[in-house]
Amino acid sequence: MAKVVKAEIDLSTEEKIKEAASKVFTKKGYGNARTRDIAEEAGINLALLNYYFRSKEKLFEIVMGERIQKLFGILTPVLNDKETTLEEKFERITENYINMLIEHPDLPIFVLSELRNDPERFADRLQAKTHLTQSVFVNQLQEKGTKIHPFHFLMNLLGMIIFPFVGKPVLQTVTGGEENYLALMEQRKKLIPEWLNMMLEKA
Amino acid sequence: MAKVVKAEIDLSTEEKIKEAASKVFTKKGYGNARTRDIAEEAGINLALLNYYFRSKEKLFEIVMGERIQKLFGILTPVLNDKETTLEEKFERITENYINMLIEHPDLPIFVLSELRNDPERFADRLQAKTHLTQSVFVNQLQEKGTKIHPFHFLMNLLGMIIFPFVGKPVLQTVTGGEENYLALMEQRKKLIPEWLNMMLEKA
DNA sequence: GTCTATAGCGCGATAGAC
DNA sequence: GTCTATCGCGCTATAGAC
Repeated sequence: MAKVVKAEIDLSTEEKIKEAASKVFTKKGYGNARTRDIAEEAGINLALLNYYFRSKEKLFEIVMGERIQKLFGILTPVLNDKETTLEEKFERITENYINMLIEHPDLPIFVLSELRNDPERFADRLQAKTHLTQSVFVNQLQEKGTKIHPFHFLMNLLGMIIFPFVGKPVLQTVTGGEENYLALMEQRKKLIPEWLNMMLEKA
Repeated sequence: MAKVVKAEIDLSTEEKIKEAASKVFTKKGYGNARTRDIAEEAGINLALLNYYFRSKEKLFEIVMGERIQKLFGILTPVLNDKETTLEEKFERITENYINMLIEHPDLPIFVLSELRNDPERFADRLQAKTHLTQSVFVNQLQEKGTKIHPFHFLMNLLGMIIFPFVGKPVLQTVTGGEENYLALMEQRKKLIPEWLNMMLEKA
């Protein structure tokens, strides 16, 4: 009777480790991150880390999966919304992404650099090809009759949104501090959709 | 007499190590790279690496400096050329960068991720702030009387050029292989300057 | 200058007490 | 489930022969 109640509100330890791992991996990358750092950050012992997750590698894969989901998960539902126009899609993606990236500024560089280290491993998890090539977004572009490949718009959209965060260490110095940098990012929420619409018209 | 001839055409060893290091560091990042890998790649012994460069750290800093130079060195001379118009600057930067990145596709992700790990260290080496804020390019933009901050154009320019290479692992899968991917990059050499000119006109 | 051999240490992982 | 203590590997760095 008594033993039935178990792992009910067990929001601790396992979740604490995952959060700590996420933090340390993001900051240092897989190679430079030490399991000892993660354990300390989580406020638990090193041995416990191997008790919950079998190894550093295993822990990393789990955390990594969630990060990838966060970075690309914003995209697909918006791209496949049949109710919105292209213009609205531009606005929503820009808004959502910039807000998310202001909160997690070094998410892209982490995901993209780890992705490069082992592209195969995450290929199926992304399923990017199907999500994009068969998306409502791509169809809507093709209906416009543009000669320019739909992916160019996607690259421009993501490039203009994400690159300023990837290059944050440099840009922040150039712009003169975090405050000015963030002000520019806020401006881009309105500017990027405008630029994309211009590209669309001329195409 | 015989011993005088020495280290004349000694383009070997030291240079071989640097090239090997560059390759291995780029592929694996600092933390995951092993000095043994570098030694093997250079076709020399492990001890020799510490003979020429004092340590892994020291070797990394030297290689890193050259990489940063490669990535940002393209920009400054073009941005400060008084003889060319804005339109010509767009064209030259796009052309030069895309050509260079086709040869060294994972240079940006390497530089940017290592830069993030230790931004202070490379701050003075870049001198990005002076190079950019006082550039001919920025002046030319301000003369146009645009209300949009000059850095937005710079971010768009670099974002549209560099991002597709940062995201290469994903994009290559999506586009269906290296060949298609490269074809898109070739197209962008002409498209990106056109888009930037549009932004300029409307601003 | 270039090698072999090894010192010295930090890491991930585990055994075993509680 | 959580801890302490420790193993054993693989790394950087160096000593010393040639």
